[in-house]
Amino acid sequence: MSDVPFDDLPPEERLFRQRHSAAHVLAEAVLEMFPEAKYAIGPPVDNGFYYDFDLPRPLTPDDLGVLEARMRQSVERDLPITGEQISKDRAREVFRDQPYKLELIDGIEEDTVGHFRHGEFQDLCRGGHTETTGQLGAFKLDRVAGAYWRGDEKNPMLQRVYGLLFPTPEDLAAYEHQREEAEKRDHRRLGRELDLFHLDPIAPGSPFWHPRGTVLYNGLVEYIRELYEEYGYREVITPQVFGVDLWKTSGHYQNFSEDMYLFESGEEEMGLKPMNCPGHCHYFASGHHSYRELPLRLAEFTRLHRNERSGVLHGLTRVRSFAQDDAHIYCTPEQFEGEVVSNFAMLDRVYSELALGEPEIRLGTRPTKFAGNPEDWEPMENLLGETVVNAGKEYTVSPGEGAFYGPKLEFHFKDAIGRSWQLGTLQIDMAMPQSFGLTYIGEDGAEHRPMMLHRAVLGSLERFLGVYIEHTGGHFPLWLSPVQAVVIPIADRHVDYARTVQSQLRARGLRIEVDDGPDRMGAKIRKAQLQKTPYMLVVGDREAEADAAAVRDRTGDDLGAIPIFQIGDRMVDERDTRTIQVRP
RNA sequence: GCCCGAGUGGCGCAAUGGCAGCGCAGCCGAUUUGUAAUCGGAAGGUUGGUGGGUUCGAAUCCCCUCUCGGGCUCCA
Repeated sequence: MSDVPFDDLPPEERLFRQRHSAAHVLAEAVLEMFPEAKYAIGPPVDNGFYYDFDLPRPLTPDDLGVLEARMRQSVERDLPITGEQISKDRAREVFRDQPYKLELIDGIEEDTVGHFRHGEFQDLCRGGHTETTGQLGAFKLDRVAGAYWRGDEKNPMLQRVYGLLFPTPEDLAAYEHQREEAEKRDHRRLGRELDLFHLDPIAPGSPFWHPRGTVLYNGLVEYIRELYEEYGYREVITPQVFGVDLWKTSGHYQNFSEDMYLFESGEEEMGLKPMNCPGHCHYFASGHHSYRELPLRLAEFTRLHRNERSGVLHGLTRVRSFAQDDAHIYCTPEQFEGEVVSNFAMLDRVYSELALGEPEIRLGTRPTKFAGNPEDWEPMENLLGETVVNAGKEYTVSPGEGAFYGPKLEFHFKDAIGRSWQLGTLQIDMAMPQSFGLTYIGEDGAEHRPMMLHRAVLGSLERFLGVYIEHTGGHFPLWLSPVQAVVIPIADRHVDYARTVQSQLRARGLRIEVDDGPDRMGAKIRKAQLQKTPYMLVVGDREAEADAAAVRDRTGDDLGAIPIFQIGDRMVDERDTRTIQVRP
């Protein structure tokens, strides 16, 4: 369709077209295999393409091989791909046996629709294709999954066939290799290998944090606590179990009771708290507040429980039992914008200090079901957007994705295999101050309604650690490393000295272990390497003589023999400057 | 919750209707070692379920159920 020859197009455009055309060729193969198949939509994606089908039976891995072979035949024939605009009536005739296509045609505003074909195959399509089926590049059918028609769970579930497609076989192989490497950083795998946590069918979605993982967990909490000191937050602990009236007041009961752990206690309906905001609002409402106390920044790390639907659970990144670095800010209208800006800066700072890279920032706007007055939402949405832009960052708008009580910013980061997870969030509350009847006494002696912000920096500690473990590949910065150094005695006669080294360094507040097992030194080094321990302190006769240790770091560098007090100095310095993590 | 797939010692795997096996880890013993795996030995599972069925016989086939994996949907 384009006047520019395919080979002269920019590479991204070529790849986009190859992926799009491959989806057509896949649909062609599926229709050959199942003449009664109904086909839905088939767009290009990041690593290839997919196509959704309604088929008489589930596809098997063997089917994928057969389909792929048929696709290659179509490539071999090098058929021209042609397209034209046709009338909707004509399209309805062409696709008379294809209910999904007919539904798509009904949804198109224009008078005509795109119609593309190659060989016997035809599709409803707005275009963007290679010139022929011979130009597809290197592809491979990847997997089959379920997907609802039009992404709505009330609709039938279709079978989605995913394919990988890259310009050359080398690019495809490189992608597959990179994906295998990424799987080695999967937090579920590293959680086991590094003895950080495990998940058990006895408590689905509720991690058991092992001693080493708990060091990581607590390390992050302490880090955030230090920031709270600096930013003027006050930490509180509120109940785990509340009467449901609390959530009826906040509106959560009406919106989320399906996903709450609720139970009868005597005559009363009670529940495990799924979030902290209602508790904080209740606390605020329980006393009188002067404008002099504001902004009041309430923080809480206690445990939350949400009965997430079984199919959504995923390692640490989607759990039922978790804690957040959660906080709510109550302030005067005059203070409000300053609080938004300051919190945005705090989030930005933490991500930078943890070397997480730039998040994808999304602005969630007013949803279909919402609290408050519609006209109040827009200025608040604008405030959030301006805050991002003024900080020199970018955001995308997610229409209707705000919380029911207000618009929000979401900070998304990718895991090892490229799935995106929301960590931090900054939310404006248009509802709870009113629903809880919150007031403070202003300078004028009259009662006023405070404004309210919700925010979490790491988000859920569990999810954060899931993403962070993958981001670091388990090579944690020294300040978070569960074991900061392991002392390796060369022979049994050096164990006593190794313990001396351990206690000297422990006295500096460092986490030090001694490997006094029966292994040879080489095996102990290997073990420590596999555990990604930052430092290995080898001690033998020479070191014992010199009050020193031979230092090896986890990159394998031999730093030579260093006096113990110097090792302590260096490690304490590295810990306290929170040096950025070592790359895997 | 929905679709597809998978569950075998702590971990990674084998056994495809006919005696549940291997490697690593762990344990015991020997070895005392200079920067990524010392040698030997013994032990460990009624195969997710004190589920149901088919069969002379089930890890293997069927049903139920639970959990996990890949997606979809949802996410205060």
